[in-house]
Formats: sequence, structure tokens, C-alpha cells
Amino acid sequence: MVSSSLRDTIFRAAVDHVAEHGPDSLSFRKLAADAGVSHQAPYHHFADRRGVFRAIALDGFTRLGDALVHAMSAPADEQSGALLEAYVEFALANAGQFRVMFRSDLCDMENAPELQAFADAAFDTLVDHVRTKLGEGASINDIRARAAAMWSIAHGLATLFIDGPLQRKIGPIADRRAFIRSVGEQSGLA
Amino acid sequence: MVSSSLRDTIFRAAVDHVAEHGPDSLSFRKLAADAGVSHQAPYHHFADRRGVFRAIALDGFTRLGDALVHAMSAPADEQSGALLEAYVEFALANAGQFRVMFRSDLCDMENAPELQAFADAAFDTLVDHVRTKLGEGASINDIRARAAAMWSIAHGLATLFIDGPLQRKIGPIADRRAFIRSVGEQSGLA
DNA sequence: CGACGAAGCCTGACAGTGTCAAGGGAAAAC
DNA sequence: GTTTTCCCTTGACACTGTCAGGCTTCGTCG
Repeated sequence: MVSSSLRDTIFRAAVDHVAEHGPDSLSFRKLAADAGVSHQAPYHHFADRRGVFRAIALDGFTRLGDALVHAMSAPADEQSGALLEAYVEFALANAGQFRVMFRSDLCDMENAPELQAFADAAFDTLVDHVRTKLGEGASINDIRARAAAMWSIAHGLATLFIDGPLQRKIGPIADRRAFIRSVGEQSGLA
Repeated sequence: MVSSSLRDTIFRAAVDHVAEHGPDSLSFRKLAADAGVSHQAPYHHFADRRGVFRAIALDGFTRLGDALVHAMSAPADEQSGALLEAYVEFALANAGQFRVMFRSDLCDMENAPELQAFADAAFDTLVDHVRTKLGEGASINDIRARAAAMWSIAHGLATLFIDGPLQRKIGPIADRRAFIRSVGEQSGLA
């Protein structure tokens, strides 16, 4: 609490702002003002404006990874569906943060090895799942393609939900959970 | 050429900039300066900075729609794969523009009926395709879920390609086209 | 022909932004 | 007790989007 409490204050305020108003309207100066410090104070804890986005993304990947690992504790024949559901539900429950995680211009994943590590870990979880599901005979190409397909469908469903178009076209979805599962079933992936 | 040539000049410059440097670094003033006009001139052709993004998105949806319609001219049993491939290839060939199309904060699709119309048309194309593919017996719920699944996998694959993580994890992909098709096959959708 | 009004563009100004530069004050290390 | 280090401050700069108002140029109508 003592150690760099300003960093936490600003980080939390940033997460809240992103969740409510999205990433782009986030102002470094206003963050500082709201925290009651000078406009330069945040620079002692984050190198850049992008630094705070990197922190937000890192937190997001950590929590998403946890959610996916938790989904793996489902019965074997329901794991795929549980993974899909966990991914999409996380994205919807943390829409702003989720957007930041996949905005390369904001968090610059290419140059942030710690972000890559978490993203890699999440994907490895997925590849392992696919490998055991397809069995020994499966070729590496099939495994990669199927893992990519699963990630794609989860990611696509999440982003299309968040950014609007699907919500409007599909119409009011009484039971979102059921819809997600039925999307998984319609693809051969869950 | 005479009629509002400045609008075209600025629009093209904006598209080029978005393609090269992404949407967020696009400066209204610099656009004007590059066109050799005052910093207020663009306001006579676009209401906002977002106005130019709306124009970019509209152009993008138009061209994406054309690409999808063209893909529908494939043999019936290859249509699904062709749609997937057309969607992803368009996104990769027009990465910046594609990002703008699905950034609700930039083009504000909720309040832009002309954008919704194009997005709806694209989705209707997809629903029709699914309907004829599943046949008469299919329930409306299954049709919607399968259409959503197809859109999700195409959209997810495209965005994961563009924003990096997939490219890195999948490794160098010798034949991207083959990879896209194999992703489609691994799901039951193509 | 002359008045008028709109279209298209300009100059000026304002609040707000990210970030570089330099200083200050307290606490900790030597 | 001096010096170094950490955290924060004030000041400035270039740049942004956008509101306000003025100035030509041109088509239309009385």
C-alpha cells in the first residue's frame, strides 16, 4: 500500500476509465489531476502513455489466462465449449480492457516480451487441449489449424459482440450463454 | 474531378495514411496541410474527424461486400471456403481500413445508418448462404448460430492475423491461402 | 444588370494533449 | 553530515480538434 501507491491509484483509475469510456479518450493529464498530483507524476511510474496501456493489457492477459485454465477443469468432453464460453464471457465482462489487449498500437505487443509471454501461455493451453483431443495420429498442421480455428471463433465472437454488429443482427438474445454454446456446436469445434 | 476535388484528395490521403500508419495517428490538420489548404478546409467536407473515418469505413464495407458477393459465385460446395478466404484476404490486404470499420469509437456505427445498411447487407448474404446450405429443415436458431459462427471465425482469424499474435504463434506460414482453408476445414463450417 | 445567398476556403483563437527539461525536498545510504 | 536516490513539481513546447467569424467567387432570381 505504501510502495508506489500512486502507481496503483493511476492504474486502477485507468482501468475504470477504459471500462467505461474506452481507451482513446484516456488522458494522462486528467489521470494525474484526478489522483491529485501534478501532470508529470505518472511519468515516474509509466514510461509512456502506452506504458499504462501495457500494464492494463498485462493484467488482462493474466486474468484471461486464469479464466481459461479454470475452464480446463471441466469434464473432458465439455472442455472445448467451456473454453469458448470463458473466453467470450471474459471479453464481454471486461470489454474495454479486452480491446486494449488486442490494440497493437496501444500496447505494442511486438516490443513487449512480457505481453508475448502471457499470450503465448494462453495459446499453449489451447494447443495442448487440441492435441489431447485429436489424439496421437493428428498431424501438427491439423493441430495448429484447429487451435487457430478455436481461437478465431472465440475471438471473433467476442469482438463482434463488443463492437456491435452481431448484437444488432442477431437480435435480442435471451440466453447469451446458450447462444455461445450453440455457436460452438454449429462449428465442429465444441 | 472538379466537383469537390478537395474531398477526394483528403479522403485518399486519409486512406493511405490509415493503411500505412493506422488510424490513431491521423491528424486532421496535417491532412489539410498535405493537401495545401488551411486547417479548416476539411471541415467543409467532413463534419468531424470522425466523419472521415466514417467515409473510410463506408468505402471499406462497400468493397468487402463486393468481395463477398464475388465469392458467392464459386461452386456451391466451395462457397463457404471462398467466403472465408475472401473475408480474410480483404482484411489482410486492407488492414488499416479494416480496423477502422470495426472501431466503434472511430466511425460510430450505432449512429451511422448508412454503415449499418452495408454491414447488414453483408450479413444477409451470409445468412442466405447458410439457409440454402442447411436446407429447409433447419431451425432459425441453428441458421443464426451457424452464420454467427462463420462470421466469427472469419473475423477472428482476420483480426488475429492483423494484430499479430497468431502470426507469431503459428510461425511462418508458407501458404497462407492453404492455411486459411485448413482452418475452415477444421471447423465444420467450410 | 444588380442583389443576394450559398459554397468553399481562410485567419484567428482556445482549451486540451503528450512529453522534454530542470528543480526541489525528503529520505536513505554512506 | 554529506551525498545520492526517489518521487514529485513547475514550466515550457509543439501539436491537436474545433468554434467563430470574414473574405472571395459563382449561380440564381427579381
